[in-house]
Amino acid sequence: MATNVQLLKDALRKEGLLYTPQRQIIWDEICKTDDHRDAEEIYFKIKQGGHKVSRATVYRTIDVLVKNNLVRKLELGDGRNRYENKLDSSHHDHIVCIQCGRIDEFMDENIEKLQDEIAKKYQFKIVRHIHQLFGLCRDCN
Amino acid sequence: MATNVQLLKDALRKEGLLYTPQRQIIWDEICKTDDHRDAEEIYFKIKQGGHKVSRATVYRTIDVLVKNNLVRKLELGDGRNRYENKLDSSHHDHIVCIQCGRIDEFMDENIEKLQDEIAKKYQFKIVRHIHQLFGLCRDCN
DNA sequence: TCTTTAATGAGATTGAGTCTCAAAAGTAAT
DNA sequence: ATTACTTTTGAGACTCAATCTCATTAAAGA
Repeated sequence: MATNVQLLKDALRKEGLLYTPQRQIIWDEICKTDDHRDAEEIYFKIKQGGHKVSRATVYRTIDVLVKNNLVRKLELGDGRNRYENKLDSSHHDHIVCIQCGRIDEFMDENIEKLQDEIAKKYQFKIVRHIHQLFGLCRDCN
Repeated sequence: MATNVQLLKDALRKEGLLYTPQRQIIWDEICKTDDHRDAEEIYFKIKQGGHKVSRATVYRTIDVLVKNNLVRKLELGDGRNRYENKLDSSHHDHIVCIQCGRIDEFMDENIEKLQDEIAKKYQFKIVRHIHQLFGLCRDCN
């Protein structure tokens, strides 16, 4: 947890923002699990934990964390963004069960390379990508 | 255009729905361009064209068209869904400029194959996927 | 034509996310 | 420490895409 404090402090300093209890509480909550939770879930978990942090602060802080690469925003196209901490997970994409909501992670070096080639071909400078497979997991199929 | 009428009629019959003037107007509007437009844009274009179709009907009809594979829903993660007709376009994914909003289409057979392999590895039965590259296009870079 | 069923439209509602602004907390200089 | 200044926070208003409701209208079948 000590490093979590430092990572947050560094990010905030880089942004010219202050280190505050609320921001630490939010970052801690996000680090607690490796789930893919939306902002409301994170907000309510913090509330449940007995802390008083406003919804606005949760959203604002998550934006800072995303911007500084501590958190990854997941857009599954269902109208709400989900977030995962990037503490010890390397780059990966997601494979989602449309039945039970289960989210697995995958990574394929070859696909990454092919993406780079496409970017070159279209003369785009890629800054991020979304790659999600939707279907039925083994249990639901 | 004659085939557009038939395609719609077939889809509606398959769903047990009635063929109505409003549904034809909406489908026609979507077929007019190869753009990636959101529901509001489509709704207003129809209004501009002098037709009276309600917003609710536009949304409802688009859902039917998507479900029946006449229209593809594009989720770019910016809070509104976009739609493109699938009349004469084969499968493709999208490469999006985060500066000017330009959307190009790409398709890579190898990536598709690798996706299938991932699905097999994770024992998922894939029904759809999202693959989007975001970055700066040549003009914006 | 009459009856029944489905579709439409206007506007209310939802829900995630953003914005506002007064109050609170932090920072720096004296 | 006190003051002066800046940033953050929180409560709730607001936005905007999308959905829902339900009375009215249109279509299909007998």
